[in-house]
Amino acid sequence: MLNFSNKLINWYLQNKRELPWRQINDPYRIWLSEIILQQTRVEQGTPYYFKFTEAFSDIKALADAHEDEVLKLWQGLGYYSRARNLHATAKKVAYELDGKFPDTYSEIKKLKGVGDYTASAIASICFDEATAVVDGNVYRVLSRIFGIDTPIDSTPGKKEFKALAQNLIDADDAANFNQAIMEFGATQCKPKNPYCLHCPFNEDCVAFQHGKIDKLPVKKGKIKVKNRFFNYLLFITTEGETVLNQREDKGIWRGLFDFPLLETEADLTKENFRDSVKDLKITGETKPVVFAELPVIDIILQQQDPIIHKLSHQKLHVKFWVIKLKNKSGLKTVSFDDFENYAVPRVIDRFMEGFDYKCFVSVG
DNA sequence: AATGCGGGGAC
DNA sequence: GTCCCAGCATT
Repeated sequence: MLNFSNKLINWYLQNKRELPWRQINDPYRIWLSEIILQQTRVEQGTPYYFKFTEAFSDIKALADAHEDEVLKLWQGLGYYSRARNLHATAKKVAYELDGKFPDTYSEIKKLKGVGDYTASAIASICFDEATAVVDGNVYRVLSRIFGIDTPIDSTPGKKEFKALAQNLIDADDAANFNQAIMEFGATQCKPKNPYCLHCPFNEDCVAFQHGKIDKLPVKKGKIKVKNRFFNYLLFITTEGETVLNQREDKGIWRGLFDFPLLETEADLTKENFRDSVKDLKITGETKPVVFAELPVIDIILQQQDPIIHKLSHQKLHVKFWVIKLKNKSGLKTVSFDDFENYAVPRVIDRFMEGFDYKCFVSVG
């Protein structure tokens, strides 16, 4: 197509949103914004960009933070390995690369948490290197305009779209081209109800001319969602303490804190709770403590129906069981007053917002 | 080549 | 309910 790049950049200059990371090319801030925006909408990520830039004014400040502090700031944004990789890369740049952010695509791509997309974005925006970005927006825009039905979640598809984007990019204005094609996909060539009638490319757009806008891009993979049943044990001691563990093993929420967890094959009822939980080991000061040996005063199920918490691949059925204890009896406890300092999954954070432990602390 | 990894918003 | 978001790492 004649002048694809010119038309696209022209559209961008007239229609772009003003975003906090536009009009700057500080690699620290561009990198930070790109990590935050991986699989994340601008509206969702923007508050986190402000939180991080206010907490850490440069990459050394981020490097010097504790990982738990980084995770706490990241709380609620999801895909928490991004936060751990962000911190690891900050330390790498600050202390192994002498504080100098890598300035070429190939060097940037070696950083933890940085793949083809992010390396291309930073290299073009910060260092004018003409490497084309390919994100979800680019797949959609190019598949529609050029009528490409190669599945975007296949190896041939990834290669084909990357090559096409690289062929189209304006080498003299790579930063604007890359941001333009993404902005165009985000606000004009949207997944649903794109603005085709006043699109600058509608005369050339293969998908529009053939009525196939809703057929492109093509994706072959279908995700199947697994149901899981979580029973959180919300211990409450007479001293106003509870038990909180940091999740370390593989799986969701690595690095975050949560309550002792009894996972079951199906929804757990009050009648079956005691028997199911009796052998569960709870983190102790020195060694794990078996639930059956705890001085339980009372068990209160907070709500009859489980809270439904949806992840991309999992549907969690979450119940919170409040368990009053006469004393801490060897358990590794933390004070409820310190709870806000721990990074916890969204479902726990949301539950605790409407929960007052003081209502359950025994008096007298 | 497949799979796992969060959470939220649009429809 | 479904789909997708300025993707990446691991197997």
